[in-house]
This record gives sequence, structure tokens and C-alpha cells, in this order.
Amino acid sequence: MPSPTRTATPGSPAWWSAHLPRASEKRRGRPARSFEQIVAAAADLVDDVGVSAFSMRALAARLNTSTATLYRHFAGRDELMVYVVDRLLGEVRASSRPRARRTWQDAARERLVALHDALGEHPNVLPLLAADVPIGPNGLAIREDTITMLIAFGFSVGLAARAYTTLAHYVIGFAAQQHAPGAPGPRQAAELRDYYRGLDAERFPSTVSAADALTTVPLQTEFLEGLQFILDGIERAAGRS
Amino acid sequence: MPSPTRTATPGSPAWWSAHLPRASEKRRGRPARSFEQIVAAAADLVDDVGVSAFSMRALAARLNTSTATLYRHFAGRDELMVYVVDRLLGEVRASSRPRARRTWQDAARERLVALHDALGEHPNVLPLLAADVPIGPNGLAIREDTITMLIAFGFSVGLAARAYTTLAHYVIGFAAQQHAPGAPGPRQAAELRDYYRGLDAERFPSTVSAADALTTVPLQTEFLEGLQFILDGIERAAGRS
DNA sequence: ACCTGAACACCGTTCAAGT
DNA sequence: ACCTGAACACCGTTCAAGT
Repeated sequence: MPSPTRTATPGSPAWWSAHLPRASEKRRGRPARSFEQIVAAAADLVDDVGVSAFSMRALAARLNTSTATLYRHFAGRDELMVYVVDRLLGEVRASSRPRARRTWQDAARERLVALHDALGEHPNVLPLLAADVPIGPNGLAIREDTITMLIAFGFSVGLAARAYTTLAHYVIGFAAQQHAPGAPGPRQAAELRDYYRGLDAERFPSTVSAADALTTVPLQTEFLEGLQFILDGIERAAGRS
Repeated sequence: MPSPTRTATPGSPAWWSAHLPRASEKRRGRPARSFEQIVAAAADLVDDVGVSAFSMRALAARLNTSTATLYRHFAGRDELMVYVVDRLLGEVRASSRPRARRTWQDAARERLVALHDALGEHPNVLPLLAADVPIGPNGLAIREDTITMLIAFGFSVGLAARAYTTLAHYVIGFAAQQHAPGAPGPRQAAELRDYYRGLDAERFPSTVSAADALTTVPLQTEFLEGLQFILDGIERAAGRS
């Protein structure tokens, strides 16, 4: 009962095909509550201690149960992590209600900045998100909504799809890299700046002189600039077709 | 002797500050050979079995030694992985000798495509690369060379730094996401296409109709398109300043 | 001086045994 | 029917003991 298909790896298209009904439909009685409770507790635990320190034993302890009980609801740790990722994407959707915008760039920027911000709330989950194309129910919904928006602004289906893929790669890749070490606070930026400054000026002249520019641009600003580069590029591609 | 600073986390600026001499200078006698041999064997093992299946025990077995011997050369698994990443970046540098180009876009595109291609040769190392700004000797050299090139083409130091950061984020983030699941072959793309096609057309109309566009664009093409978006955006920013 | 077997304190996962 | 203690086969890391 825990898992209809034992063979498919959790998070893959084949796996989600078998699990979509389970995740989207309300499950009756106590099992459904357990399911959500466990995923919620797992998400909290990942937020608190990170992916590598997360353990089934620690999760069981938090829930005052045994690890064997967890395996009655989930095929294993990997499957549980897939649900943790989709839960995060569900939070992303809930936290941002995009309004109508005049231009596609404004509409796209609003959504992608909201996505980036929401991802930053759960830095410890980001490595999981970057490791696979998220195609759970909430990942699907975000993709669907954004592509629909682009088509409504006159994009061809093909360009809308390619634009979305590029933008999603950028946002997730950027967030995963920026929030990875732990705290992305200014302390780390200053540390990195001093490191660049202290390098051998003979071997690394450009890096030494660019030490400030490489480190003191606020993350949000850098993210917005890169995003604007991509939006402008897409605009150009849309104009040509 | 293994590690001058026990406190700094491997790969951080503080850690590299203490280890740069060690990594860049030729170390005398057998220890140097052991050091390189261990890193090379570790890189091979990660290539073969992936980051999560990599273990100090398996590495020791491959080298016909014991785990305790590994700890005489490295502070631990994390430190070893940092060297594996920098070794990959060393391979990237060795495999591409950029030639003189007429435009900055051509020069930048050549370098970043070469980086992307080289990263694709070691998909199992990519999760490690995405998790931290790579500031080891080879990461530094790649950053230095590219920023120097941009400055030579007339970029301000500031714009060169921001352009490099954005481009590096894009290439690494894209590669990490594309090569993550395992084999990125067309089989997986077809599986994902069928998954999108088979979704409920009422709830996901755009995704269903974009199923082909979302999955059948070759990875290399998609990468190049996104890269071009960013290059065009940077070009515009350069023109304005 | 250099190396290692064996230990310590953990993992993910499973299952016989309980209620 | 549901749950769990205890086990199995692993980890990363350390250290007393060997050569």
C-alpha cells in the first residue's frame, strides 16, 4: 500500500504518474492527516537542520513515533523529500497572488521575483529543488500558470515554453547557488571580498580590482539585473518572430 | 599537519586562504603524489557512483589503503570534495584554449559553451559545484581570465564583474539542473513529454499543448538560446553606460 | 614516522513480534 | 489492522596499537 510502483525513482515522470492522484485528492480519514503531518514535519526538520543532517530517526523522534511507521506512509527518504519540495512550491503559490499587469515583462518579473523570494525563505530545501525538474502538482501548476500568462500576452506556445524553461532555470539555479552555504548575510560577502582583495595581484589583477563589484552588489540587485538581461533577450526573440 | 585551520568550513574563503599555498605549490616528495592520487581517485569514484554513493571506505578500498590513511591527508569527506570540484575546474581550463575573437559576444559564448560542455562530462560532480561559489585556484583562474577578457573588450570593471557573475550562475545552474537526474538522454525527455501530454487538459491546457516545446528542444539548443538572451541583455547594458 | 584494524556513534531500511 | 523494538548492513571519523 505505501507505494504503487516500487521501481520508478521518486520524482520521475513515471513515479508522479502513479502518485498524482494520491497527492491531489483528499485522502480519507487518518492516513491523509498523517501524510500531511509527516510531510510538514519533514519540511520543518529540513528547514531547521538542512538536507544532510535530516534523518528518518530524527523525524520519527519529532513525531513521537518510530521510523518503521514512516515507512508505512512513504517508500523511503527520497520519496519523502519529493513531497517536501512540492510542499515548498505549494507555499510559493499560496504566498503570491499575481495581479494583472500592463506588459508581459512586468507580469513575468513579478512572478519570478515572488518565486525567488519564496525560495529564499527555505534555503535548505533549495538543493533538492535544483536536482530535478519539479513536476509534482504544485510545480505543474506554477508552470501552467506562467505559460498561460505568456500566451495571453501573445507569445507563441513554443516561445512561451522556451522562455519559461530559461527563466525557471535561472531563478532556481540562482537561488540554489546564492543560498547554499548557509546564511547569505553580508558577513559572508565581506569575507569573500577580503579574500579576493588579498589575492596575488600579479596572477589575479582583474579579480583584485573587481573585488568590490564581485561581492558588494546586493543579491537581490544582482538577481534582478540578471533577470532583466533575460527578459530583454526574450523580448527581442519575441519581436523577431 | 593535515589541516592548518580546523575551524573554517572547507571551501569557504577563510579555508581557501589557508589552503591556497598547499594546493598551488608543488608539494615535495611522496605526500604530493598521494595528495593528487587521492583527489584523482575520489574524482573518478564520484564520476562512477555519484556524490551520495561516494564513501570514504569505498575510496580507501580503491586505493588499497584504509580510511584512516585518507584522514592523514584530508580533514574529511567535505574537504576532499572541495578538491574534487577544483580538479574538475582544472580540467575545464585544460580542455579549452580560447582563441582571439572579433566581438566580446563571440569570445564570451565560446568560453561559456566550453564550460558548459566540460561540466557535462562530469554530471555527478555538478551538485557539488552548484552548492558553493567555487573560489579554489582553478575557479579563481577561470573567473580572472573571463573578467580580463571582458575588460579588454572595453567593459568597465563593474559591468564585467556583474556580467561574469550572471553568466556563471546561468551556466552552472543550468548544467546542474539538466544533468542532475542521471542520464540526460532523449529517453527521459520522451518520458517527460508523455507525462505532460497525459495530464488533465482541463487543469493544465497550456502545459499539455506545450508538451513538445517543453521537452523536445535539445538541451544544447535550449542552453544556447538562454545564453543568447543573457548576452543580448548585457550588450544592452553595456551600450547604455 | 607512517599505517591500520577495530571501535564509536551514527545512518536508511526491514521485519518479527507485540497490541 | 496498526505499530514498534531490535536488527541488518551500512556510514564518517577516531585512535590505540602495530611496523
